Amino acid sequence: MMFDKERQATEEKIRSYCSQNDIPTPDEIKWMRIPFSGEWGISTSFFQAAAEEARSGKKVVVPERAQEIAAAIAQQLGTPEGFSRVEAVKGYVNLYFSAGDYSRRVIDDVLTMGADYGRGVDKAEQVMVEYSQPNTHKPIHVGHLRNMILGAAICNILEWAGYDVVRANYPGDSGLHVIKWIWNYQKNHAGEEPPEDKIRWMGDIYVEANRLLEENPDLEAEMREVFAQWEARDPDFMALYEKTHQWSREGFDIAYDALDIPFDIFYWQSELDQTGKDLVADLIAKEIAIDERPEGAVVIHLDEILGLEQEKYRVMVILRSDGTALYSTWDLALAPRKFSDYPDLVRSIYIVDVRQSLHLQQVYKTLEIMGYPWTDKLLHLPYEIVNLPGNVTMASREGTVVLLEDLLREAEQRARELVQEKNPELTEEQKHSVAKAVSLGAIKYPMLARDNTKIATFDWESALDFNGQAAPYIQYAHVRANSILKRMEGALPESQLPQHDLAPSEIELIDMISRMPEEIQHAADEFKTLRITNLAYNLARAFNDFYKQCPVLKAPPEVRAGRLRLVAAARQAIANTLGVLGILAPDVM
RNA sequence: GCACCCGUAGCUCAAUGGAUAGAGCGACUGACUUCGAAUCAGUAGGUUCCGGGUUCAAGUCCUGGCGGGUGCGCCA
Repeated sequence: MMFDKERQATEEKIRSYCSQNDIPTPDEIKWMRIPFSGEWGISTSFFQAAAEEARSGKKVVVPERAQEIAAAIAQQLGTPEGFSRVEAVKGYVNLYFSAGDYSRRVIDDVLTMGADYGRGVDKAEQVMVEYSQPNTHKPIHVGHLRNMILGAAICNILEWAGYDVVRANYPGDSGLHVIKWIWNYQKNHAGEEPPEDKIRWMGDIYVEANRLLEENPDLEAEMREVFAQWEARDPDFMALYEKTHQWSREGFDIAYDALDIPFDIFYWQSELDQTGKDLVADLIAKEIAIDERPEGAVVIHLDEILGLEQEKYRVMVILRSDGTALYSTWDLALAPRKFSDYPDLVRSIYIVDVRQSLHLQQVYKTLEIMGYPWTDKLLHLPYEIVNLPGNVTMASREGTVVLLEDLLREAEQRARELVQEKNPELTEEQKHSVAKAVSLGAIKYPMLARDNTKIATFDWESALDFNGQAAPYIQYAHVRANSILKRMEGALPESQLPQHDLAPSEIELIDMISRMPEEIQHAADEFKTLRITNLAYNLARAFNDFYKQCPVLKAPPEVRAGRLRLVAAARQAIANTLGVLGILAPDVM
């Protein structure tokens, strides 16, 4: 936070006044921003001190006493260096920054740091974030969007906050869904090559496989036999597996490329098959797991091992009765792998659907029982699912999905029509890139602008609605700021103290700009993208208000210079904030 | 049965335990010879699901209900 020095000096004065006057002082003086003012500053309250006095037997009415203390302290503080005035209101002491100094400091800071404004100091700590666990042989659909977009944004936030971030992908390229797909392909589509619309075609084969199995349960045994081909690494099977695997990877690339989602490392589930089985053998040897084969599976009775009376972790199956691996086998193997690849991780974050909470708790607990030293660094960051209207869950098995490419195409087309309508004189090239930036932003923003614990509903109407609290609104503010700077003749004026009384809308805008660094840190601490989407929107709104209220280019020269710098700072802050969210800030639209 | 999540304006959602609970959408009324109207200003809309408790202070924490969702031995 800015004004650290001044704040600390003030804290010292408060402490010494309190101890001299026998007023209880808290361990930590809590500062907040002053609400409801056209000015800005910080405040702290004295309710705790007053309450403590009341508890110790003094006859005081807490709110009144708090105000009394606040008034005395305000009196004592006078007007400290860096502040314009001090007041005591309703138990709070409010310290108002001197507007000129403050605004100059904020604006200079932004313009000096440029594209790095908002970044925290290097924490020299490494964290891994695992996100986007796409399954091969299934289509990527809108239900997967939240995970990808959330994961990428969390990574950005952590990176901006000063962490060294490892972005990990964990694709599911083994398991029953793969077997089902290949079984159906061999049986009903042998030799077929994918058409142009590869993703949809692969999805259809998967849906068909599930339908056939449902219609005729006798086929189950036949399908399971394909599992044996996988277990035996049968050459013909493996060749087909490789080929179809490649088709899926091409689909992933298209999606990641379109959404601009980056990764540092891919942990393929199939590569964990053997280590997973070895680990299971080890668990059996250590008598943590019970081998109930061939009648049953290999299981761990977690509650029993932990001596819990009430059921909590329940029973985890770690190997099927036929000896094949399942998700818990691979997940158990993956966690140690991450720490052997990156021994310095201070945190290993899993961005995974809330419905897998129990499963992940079981995995973490099992690893803890095994005695790994890093299990306290494992963190499941759950998020709620994206449903279709009527609370219908998207399931690729049933084909109740909106394919990602359909959404991207529709959104871009709609954005394209809007650009054409709003700004027909742009070049084709520009229209194309604007439509892309706007449509992607419109898709990403709502995914990040709601709490992870809240279920999202996908419907076409709101997905294609670019009005209101949405990315295009923020992008438009950036365009307006850019437009002013484009018309500015000559270079940006030098830093100066404001030569005029700042208007309320200027103050509000500077305030919003100044919040970016602390919001990044908070967002990183809480893993909340919502903080950044709120900031981005509030920044844009403050800018739009300023834009309306305050002429820049036509303002008198001394005012104009300061406002031009403010516009430049606002443009930078908006662009950086959108950047953290993975949303582009176009210059025109 | 056990566990987790949600409940705030007509709808979708905000609000580090702090001062007056805020936005968007929808509805209604206004503003483009003015730096770009994908904008702005205004009006209407609230027992923060209900009951207890903790606290100087509760939408926020604890507890008991109610309503909705999810998970719970071989899908991932």
